[in-house]
Amino acid sequence: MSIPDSGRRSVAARAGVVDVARLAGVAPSTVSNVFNRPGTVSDQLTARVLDAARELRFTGADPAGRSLRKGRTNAIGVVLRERLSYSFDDIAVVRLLQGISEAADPRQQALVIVPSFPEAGATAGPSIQHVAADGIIAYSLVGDDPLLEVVRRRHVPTVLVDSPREREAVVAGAHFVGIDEAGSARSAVEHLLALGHRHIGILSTRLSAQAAPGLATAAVQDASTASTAKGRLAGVRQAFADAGMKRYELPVVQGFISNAETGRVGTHTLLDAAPRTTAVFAFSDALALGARVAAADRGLSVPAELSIVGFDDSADAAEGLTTVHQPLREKGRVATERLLALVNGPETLLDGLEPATSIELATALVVRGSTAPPA
Amino acid sequence: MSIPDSGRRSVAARAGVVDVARLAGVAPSTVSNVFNRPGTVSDQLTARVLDAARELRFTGADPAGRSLRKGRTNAIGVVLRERLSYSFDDIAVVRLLQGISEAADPRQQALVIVPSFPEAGATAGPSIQHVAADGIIAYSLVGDDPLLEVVRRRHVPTVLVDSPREREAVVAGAHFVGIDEAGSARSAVEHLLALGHRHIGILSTRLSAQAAPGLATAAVQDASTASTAKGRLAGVRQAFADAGMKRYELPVVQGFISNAETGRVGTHTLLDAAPRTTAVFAFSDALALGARVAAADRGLSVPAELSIVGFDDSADAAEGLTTVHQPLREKGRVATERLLALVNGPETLLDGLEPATSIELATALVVRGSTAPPA
DNA sequence: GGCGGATTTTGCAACGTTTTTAACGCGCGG
DNA sequence: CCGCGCGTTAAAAACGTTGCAAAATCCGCC
Repeated sequence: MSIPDSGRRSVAARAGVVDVARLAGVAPSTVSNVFNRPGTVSDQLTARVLDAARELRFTGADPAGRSLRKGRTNAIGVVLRERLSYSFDDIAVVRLLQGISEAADPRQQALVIVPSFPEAGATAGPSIQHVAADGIIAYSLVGDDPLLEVVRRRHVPTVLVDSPREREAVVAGAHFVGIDEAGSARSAVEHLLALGHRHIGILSTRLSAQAAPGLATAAVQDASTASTAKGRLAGVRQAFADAGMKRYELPVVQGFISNAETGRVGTHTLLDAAPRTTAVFAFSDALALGARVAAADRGLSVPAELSIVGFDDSADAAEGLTTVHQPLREKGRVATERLLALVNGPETLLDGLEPATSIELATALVVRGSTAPPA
Repeated sequence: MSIPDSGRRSVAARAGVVDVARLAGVAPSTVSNVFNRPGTVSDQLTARVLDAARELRFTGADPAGRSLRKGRTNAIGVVLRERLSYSFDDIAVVRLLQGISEAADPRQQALVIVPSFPEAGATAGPSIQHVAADGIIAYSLVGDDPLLEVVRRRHVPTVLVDSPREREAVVAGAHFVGIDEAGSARSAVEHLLALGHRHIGILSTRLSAQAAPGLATAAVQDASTASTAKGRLAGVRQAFADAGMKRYELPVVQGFISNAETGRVGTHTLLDAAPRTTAVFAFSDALALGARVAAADRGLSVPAELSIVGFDDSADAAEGLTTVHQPLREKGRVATERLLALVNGPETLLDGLEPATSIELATALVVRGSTAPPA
């Protein structure tokens, strides 16, 4: 004769279907029907239920109970690599989110953006594991990112964007959306080589989960686990190789946050380390913008004394910038559509037997005013 | 003797605590303890449970069941006024989100961004009502926005950002974070008046939920329900009144999406309607940027022939722009902190008895190069 | 008046978890 | 030798909802 449970918020407990049902003198399932299947319940009873609901200030089923019962959340999780406050600074991330919402909006799917702490490996897990979502879109997780393992563990339909394809198998049944990193980087470098540049520096994004920012030795470059940077570096080397410059030692600086400041600092590091550099290839427009600022710092005119190539073609940043256009927004849209198909489709197998699909979107080099033959 | 329920995903059902418990030969509660309260279970049993969990690929409690039981979601909902894909285009929204995540990240709170369709009133409800969140931050909802009513109905801790203070009472116990709209707008107009401008046009954001974009008659201006625009217009009129220009008929153009294109088009509308205009006061930097473009379209030099004042002081957009600085990021942070305090605090009363708090952040006019005395 | 069929309503069970309380085994002091 | 307390584990009771099948009701009609 005791009330066993009381560890929860007890003040003014919210009314539920059963409370409404009791007040209206009907069965709980009837209340449920009134709210979820208009038409199935007679008008008279509907009115009575609605009255009771109003009185108790009940306006719809509790999300927790509902999703427990239905096995559906109507939300898709988005996992980003850096902490959220940094991520929103990255125009590319914002464009992607825009694409994601373009597809999620009309289907009334909410977006759950999950915080992640690249620094605090172990702690990162919980939030992504406890978050309610029907599927997950993971953006640009490097191959050895512990987060990838956590995502994998959720055993939920997953689409990887800009992530290591080799590891697809690891994330059981995960699907992939991205671009031809190597190919697009190659075209950019070919452009620079064609102009006559022979000393090209790279302003890269993160190379691996544990790497430190700054100049990256050849060893670090080779150990790259970030498909984006890794693929692009491969493309760059390919271009050099094709041009007969097999043993060119590529100066690479990596920065973690894709913004102008990181690009500025990185460019200085780069130019200090490799003073003969005449062209910089940045792996994002934001970084390229920083390179422009660094050039100004040093009194170098662009493109006469320093050529700059960006990546992304993100509208506002890309003014006058030679860059590699990639469909960021579309990438988000496609990924989301794929994910929703996965979530809704009857063919959703959670045991990893489903063949992973891989979608590759087109890129294009856009030559504007920031590149010219070297002085 | 029948299996009544089978309407759910049945393929390869995921293992739960009970399955693990059965395999390990322990009680479900023990499994729960192993995962949630390290230390309470003996090492021997812990190992056995962990083995069983690994075998069944169980990696943690199902979020739905967990939040049903705990009454906690560890997610905070964010409701925006426009559809998501537009919202991400708005630098001010992104800044706000950045601030929100600054506060949410460290507490491992996920962000649930809820889609809303301003156009399709009724349809908007469901997603916000079904989304799992412990509290809600609503940004810049106009006073007559049906969404506000839906938010109210959730009976969940709520913080309103940049929303109609008069309606606070409506959202039971909702709290408020914003700026002194009237005061800051007044200071901007006083600046223009001091420079000698007498014909000032306004490039406003949305005035009410149903309003149509374009030139707003005095009646429409008066009927404004958007606290932001309404407050600022009041401030503008106040400035005119203080300058003894009591009966100045204010030309106002409203645009819904805060971006350069909207600003450009709006400025043309404004200048067509009021050709004597010598200064434009835009309610966002993005709009102001568009005004600049429009000026260029018409061959008007800024600031010599047209002065422009923006609002927000959003870094990249605001280069050389005279604008009203407001702490967007901090606004998000403060709102989130307030919300989390509300959610966690023991004083959380859901019946609206709690006194609503109202936090007002400081703004400042920043004079740069886009304003000058009229020609 | 009763009966088949169509329409409404209800009862039941289960979704997966966690918390509280009780039970159990065991060593130790009285 | 008994009882008490301590440290672990088990049992049971919710959390709030919805789908299904069965039951109840209604209707027209023979």
